[in-house]
Amino acid sequence: MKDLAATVARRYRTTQDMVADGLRQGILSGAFKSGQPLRQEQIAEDFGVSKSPVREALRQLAGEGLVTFSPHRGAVVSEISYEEAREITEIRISLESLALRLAVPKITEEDLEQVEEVFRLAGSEEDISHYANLCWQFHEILCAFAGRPRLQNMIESLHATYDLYVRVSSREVMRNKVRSQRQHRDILDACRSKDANAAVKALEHNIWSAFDEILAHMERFEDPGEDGARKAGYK
Amino acid sequence: MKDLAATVARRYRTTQDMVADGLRQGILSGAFKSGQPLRQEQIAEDFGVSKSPVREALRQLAGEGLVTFSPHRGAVVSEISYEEAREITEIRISLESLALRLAVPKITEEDLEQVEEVFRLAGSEEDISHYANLCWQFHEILCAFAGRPRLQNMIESLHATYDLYVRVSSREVMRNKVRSQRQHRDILDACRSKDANAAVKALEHNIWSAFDEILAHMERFEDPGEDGARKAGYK
DNA sequence: CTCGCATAGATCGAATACAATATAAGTAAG
DNA sequence: CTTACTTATATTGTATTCGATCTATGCGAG
Repeated sequence: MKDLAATVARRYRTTQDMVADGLRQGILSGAFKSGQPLRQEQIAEDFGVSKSPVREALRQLAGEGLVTFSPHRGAVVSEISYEEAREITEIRISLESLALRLAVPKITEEDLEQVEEVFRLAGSEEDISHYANLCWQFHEILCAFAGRPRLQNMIESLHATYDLYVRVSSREVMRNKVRSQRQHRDILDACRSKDANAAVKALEHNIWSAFDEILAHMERFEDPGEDGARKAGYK
Repeated sequence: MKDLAATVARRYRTTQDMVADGLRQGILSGAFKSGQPLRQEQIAEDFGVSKSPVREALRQLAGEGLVTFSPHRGAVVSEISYEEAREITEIRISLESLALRLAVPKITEEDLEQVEEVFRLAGSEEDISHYANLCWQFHEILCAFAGRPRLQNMIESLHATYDLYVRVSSREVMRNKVRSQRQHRDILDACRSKDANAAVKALEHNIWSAFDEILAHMERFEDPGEDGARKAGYK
């Protein structure tokens, strides 16, 4: 009996890591909605642990930008406004461009084949969330070839925060699948011909397109120019 | 009597914020050296608090990259290897360039005057750490004009981590003060003439120079090519 | 003499208990 | 009827206690 509990615990080196991973998954999967308060006691009970590791897990997620702390009011799933989504897009482009520039000279044909495989899988994937995952893997793998762990972390962290939005516009993602795939094709081709400038240009196009899709989705529900800005923004 | 204690506490909204700020200052000022273990109980005693807020403060600093956690081994002040310093430099350039590009079109003459003031102060500053501070303020203020809070945070966080290194090479910083100031002059001039490309180019030069100074300092103590890499790097 | 193992001390991590703060409901005055 | 204040409750934040893991010292076998 105790062994079973120990086994589950053993899969993570500490309890807080387990809780952090669980919460991260919950947030990114949409089980917790944006702006939703995360009650420490409730979470502790759900995971069958005490509040201490929960609090520290939340702190960790706060560092990743997924949740936001307010003194004596606890943590809520981060909400991002239009301005923040744009800002994250700008930063992502900047960092992924850097990664791609560093990666292109190093990249080998085997490396590219690995990305091509993901590209092919994405091409024949019809499920929305699976496709989004493969899209992200495409970027992730490419960035990894840069061999810059800290940069990689930052990009992944930004992507995770960004995903809080992407999820709501998954329909748009599928609608624009053809365009998205063509852009990825452009990136791959540029990488293969070792043309870093072209690759970065294609990447910028790709990421901005994704943002435009989200924007289109948002505008369907609220006008960012008017009270939507107040609504989408916080404070 | 109780009011006094309350007043001290009141300056911070929560205890962990106070501890986090205190530790951050301690780390950046060099009171805690790189690689030094941060004993929770000792810190708690020093601050006159319990371990709980200390642990959460450390978690927060971990999110900022200033300390590193290892399961059941606690937190140590982050060490950065040559590779990481270079990586941070690359990322800083990328992000500060983005900020500068966004700032240039918005920047007003009054804004520039504000930076000029810092520039002048730096010119007549002889104290090493004060000069380093003013240098950083120069960059910080310029980036702020971009009006991108998240970007600003990331840049500040990177700078803080970077400072763990810059400190050791402050002599080099002073030695190259003339060059540094000239580069800052270039940046300012480019901003004034609204030439974003030139400003970014000057900025890149400036940040890479700073890295070269550190590199020169490091090479005086260890050869990064040989066992120094093993020594400086980890894992 | 070296290597491996066992045991003890120190330190971290988690659970529990307690105090401080914010939110909301309810009441009384204007 | 509205508004301001009081009070009750829920929730966070901090302290304390307990248990688990790591590190170092010492002992014995090879």
